[in-house]
Amino acid sequence: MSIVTSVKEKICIMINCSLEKARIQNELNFEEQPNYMIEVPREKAHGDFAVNVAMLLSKQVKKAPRAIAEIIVKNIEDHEGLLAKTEIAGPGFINFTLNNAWIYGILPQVLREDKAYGGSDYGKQEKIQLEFVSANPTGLLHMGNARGAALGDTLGNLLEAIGYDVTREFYINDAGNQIENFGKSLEARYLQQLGYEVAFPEEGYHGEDVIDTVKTIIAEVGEKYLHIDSALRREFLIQKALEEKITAIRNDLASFGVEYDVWFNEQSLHDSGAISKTMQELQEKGYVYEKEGALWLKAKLMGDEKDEVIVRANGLPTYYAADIAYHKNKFERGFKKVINIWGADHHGHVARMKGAVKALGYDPEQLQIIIMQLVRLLRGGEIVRMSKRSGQYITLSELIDEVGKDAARFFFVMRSPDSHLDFDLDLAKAESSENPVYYVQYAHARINSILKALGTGLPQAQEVDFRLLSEVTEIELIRKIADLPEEVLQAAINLEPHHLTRYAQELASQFHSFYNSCRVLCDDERLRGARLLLVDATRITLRNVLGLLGVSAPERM
RNA sequence: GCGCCCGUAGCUCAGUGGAUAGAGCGCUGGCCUCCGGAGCCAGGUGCGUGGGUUCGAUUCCCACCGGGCGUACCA
Repeated sequence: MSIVTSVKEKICIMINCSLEKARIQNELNFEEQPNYMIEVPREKAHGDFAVNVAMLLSKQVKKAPRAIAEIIVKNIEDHEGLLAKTEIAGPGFINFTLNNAWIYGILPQVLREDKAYGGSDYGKQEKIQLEFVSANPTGLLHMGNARGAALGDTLGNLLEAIGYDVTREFYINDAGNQIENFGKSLEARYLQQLGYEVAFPEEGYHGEDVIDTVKTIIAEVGEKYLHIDSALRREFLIQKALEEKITAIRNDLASFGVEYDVWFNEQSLHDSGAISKTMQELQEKGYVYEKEGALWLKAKLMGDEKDEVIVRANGLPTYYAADIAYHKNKFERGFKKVINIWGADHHGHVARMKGAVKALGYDPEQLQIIIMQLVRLLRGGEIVRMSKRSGQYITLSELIDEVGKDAARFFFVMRSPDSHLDFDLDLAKAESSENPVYYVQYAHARINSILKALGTGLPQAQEVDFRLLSEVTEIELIRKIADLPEEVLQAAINLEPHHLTRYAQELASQFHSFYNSCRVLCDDERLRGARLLLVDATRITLRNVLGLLGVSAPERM
């Protein structure tokens, strides 16, 4: 357990005891203890921890909050000598100021846990499946996919850090209408490249990359597929093109630091009969009816706005049907939690997916879907126009070439998924202080530089008197370091990785302040030892945060 | 029309049922004969509008205004 959490628990016990005592002595009359909060106040003047229990009791007890607070404070028994000061303030807060002693236990813990610092065993190795990106294999990865990749991978790191067994998964939509369409586009380009004038399909994939793909294929097989049945020709072209596209996607993601445990083919659900089996199950449960030649799922029963087609009049299952079978497959593999990250353009799919999960007999709460808003690219203050249909878009690999993996990942995670993301290419590229990722990395490089300048090794924690660290910037840096486990836990369970980038910036900032006000390599040997270990603990904390973000922690820049 | 997301400082965005709402960028002025100045310190009339719930609302609820995205036998 983190030290901050254990201190909060101690305060909680003291308050609970005090409340019980007051009740027995008939000083406070209440039926049930309110669900109060122990929080770290924004204002330093309000102490280390603040409690709002008196305000919450006011109604039950029929006393003014401040009067209640006084009774609680009077009855507090501080056996451990934890408290330096207790104050009643504002509308009825009880503010606790602690003796600094507890803070000094933090650094040895960080140094001891090292790479594990920040993590916990909250998840008890429960299996979580995390599906993200799952881009159509008919093109390259665009900015939306890139945001999903950074978010998903960071979230995976966070969940692993708090003790979950995470499976990262990419669902390849290698079946259905769009693949048909892809085939038509490939065929048209193939024939065009070989000198035939054929019309390009209206709804086809216009991107340059399709032409490149076809050129590669021609280089290999030439005109072999010119005089052949169109269906066979398309089948061949699709297979070759998918291989190439999927490899490209996989490589791009790898160079973005994202590795998957499972690449799951939609086609396999068709081939294995999983889709028809799932449709049959839904039918047997009475959730399916026929209308106008198609099969419909009674999604309205499950809370969706309207019913949905699962098998078309032409007999082919819809994407929705395949996705239902896929999710059934996920739960059958034993995942207790299933998380999907989708772009905002898929949000209409959320209710019906949850509905389908419910229809299959699973708890829809087990499926969590993160909807992320769209990305806008800015260059020179102007919006960069993109359109997938026309093939005019910036790909992930181009982005990595332009701004680098570190900046790209940091920027994508910096904003809440709910928020539209304006990605400023110029800022992400800037190798200067205005770029937040450099600011954080600089702190890490600076620390390594100090440790290198030292020449000798670091002292042992048990040889050092941490109480010598009494400057304001030292105490605040230690407090910030101490916050990591709670930050990681909250970011992970709330599925909000963006808290991590903020924390990284705050930690770096706190370090820089400390650095400017305290000389680490000072003449006083004992003080130097304590400061060196503070700096080393900062290094560990920074490195671990950057690691969770998938951003490198350079030793020099 | 209906549904989801968003509206907070000049800009990009955090945040919270509570005590004086924050960060980065930009702008202005200061700071090492010393461990990396890619740094530090200082400078702020801002929660879209109107109701409601509450001891207390920027936060929760309702209506409205503005922006984005959905609303296919596409995915």
